Amino acid sequence: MARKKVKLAWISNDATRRATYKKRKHGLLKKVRELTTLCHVTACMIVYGPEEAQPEAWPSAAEAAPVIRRFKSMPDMDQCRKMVNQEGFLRQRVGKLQEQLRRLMGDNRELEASLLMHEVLGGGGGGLVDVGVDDARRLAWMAEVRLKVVEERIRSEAAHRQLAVKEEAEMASKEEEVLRQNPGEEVDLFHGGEEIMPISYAESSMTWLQDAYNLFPLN
Amino acid sequence: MARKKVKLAWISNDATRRATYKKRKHGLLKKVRELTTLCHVTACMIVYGPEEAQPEAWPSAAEAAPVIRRFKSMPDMDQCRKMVNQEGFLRQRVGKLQEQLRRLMGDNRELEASLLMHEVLGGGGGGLVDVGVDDARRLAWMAEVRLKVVEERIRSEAAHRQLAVKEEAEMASKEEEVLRQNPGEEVDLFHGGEEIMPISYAESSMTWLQDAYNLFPLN
DNA sequence: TAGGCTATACTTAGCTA
DNA sequence: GTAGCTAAGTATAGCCT
Repeated sequence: MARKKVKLAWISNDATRRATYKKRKHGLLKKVRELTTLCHVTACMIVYGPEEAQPEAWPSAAEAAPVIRRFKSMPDMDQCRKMVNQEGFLRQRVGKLQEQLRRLMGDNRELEASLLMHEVLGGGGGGLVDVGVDDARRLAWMAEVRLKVVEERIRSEAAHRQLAVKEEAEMASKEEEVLRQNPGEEVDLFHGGEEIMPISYAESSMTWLQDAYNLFPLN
Repeated sequence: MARKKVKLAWISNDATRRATYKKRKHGLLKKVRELTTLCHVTACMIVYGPEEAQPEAWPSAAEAAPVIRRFKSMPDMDQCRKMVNQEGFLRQRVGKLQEQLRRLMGDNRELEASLLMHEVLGGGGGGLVDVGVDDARRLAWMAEVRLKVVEERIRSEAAHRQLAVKEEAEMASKEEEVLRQNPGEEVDLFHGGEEIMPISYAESSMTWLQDAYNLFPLN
């Protein structure tokens, strides 16, 4: 809202985006506070920052908690029924997340493969010097930078895993090799069958293990 | 903020206060939406209106629910004292998965961007050398298309989650069907990374933790 | 009570240091 | 990355219908 009308879309520039995030977050907090003050209403806001795993809450995490609790205790809220047993709920959530994770990993792999192919097929890149249009040159440069970032992240990610579990990392790298040789092929090593459990039982910790088995059957 | 500088205090006049509330609430929602769009962050807002017993949530109650759940599942919140028991354990697991998920989503985004650039710049007739105004225009177009695809995917992912809350069992079975039909989507080369969970369990049995550990390996 | 209007107050994008 | 700065966009208080 200044100097230029910004179009409502993802800000690709990293620094700009972070700056904007910070500024607007601040402005938002101020507005929320003003609203609560002016109208004596109870309000809170939760934001999951782009980088942090921790959510930020306003006016403060401590102040937000009661609001959230109140909100969650709405009889109308869909989760109320399930929240009778938090355990079952959480377990379901685990399943969902795992599934999502698997899918995203698949996506990542595909994208990586495509990217790799493009890189290989595109080859040299010597033509860059001759590009006459500034925009194009900038784009090419950006592409390279981004690539570096992603590759680096993937590398460090792999290293991390290697430290964490040696055998697993070994398998992963093997698979990566295989994939590199057969980029079209996809391999599934994981059989995480998920099964939704009935949530009707009362809050009992007796059944959790059984439920666990249902959710994550051992192969 | 107009015609007169309003002092930050409870607005005693009833009509004025309600008008202000309505206007500012609207503005706030807009701002939240902008923030989420511009910076790709997950956010929600909860306001207990002056009159209504029902809270209002943004972007919508349905969309806010997952955010709230996620927030509530923070180990750091008041429920963190339960970290020792199985619930806390599951919560931790959820947190881990969420973190991974977020990172993967970021990777996906970056990969998409890289891929886009490679496709556009490399895909044309003669490679980079021929990049011109038309290519720039093409890039813009492709960028939009890609964006739509990605956004759509994210949206469907979100809708997915919402639905999952409402009809967990139903959705799950459908998903499994889908997955069964497209087994290629389900790829996991990396399931790995172990992490030690807190061993300070006091009251519960010695074995459940072990079992849990076996059943729900943290990554 | 709800909308629409407009002068003003406020927010913030792009820069600079 | 932080911290101002300023111009240019936005939000909105008080009115009016």
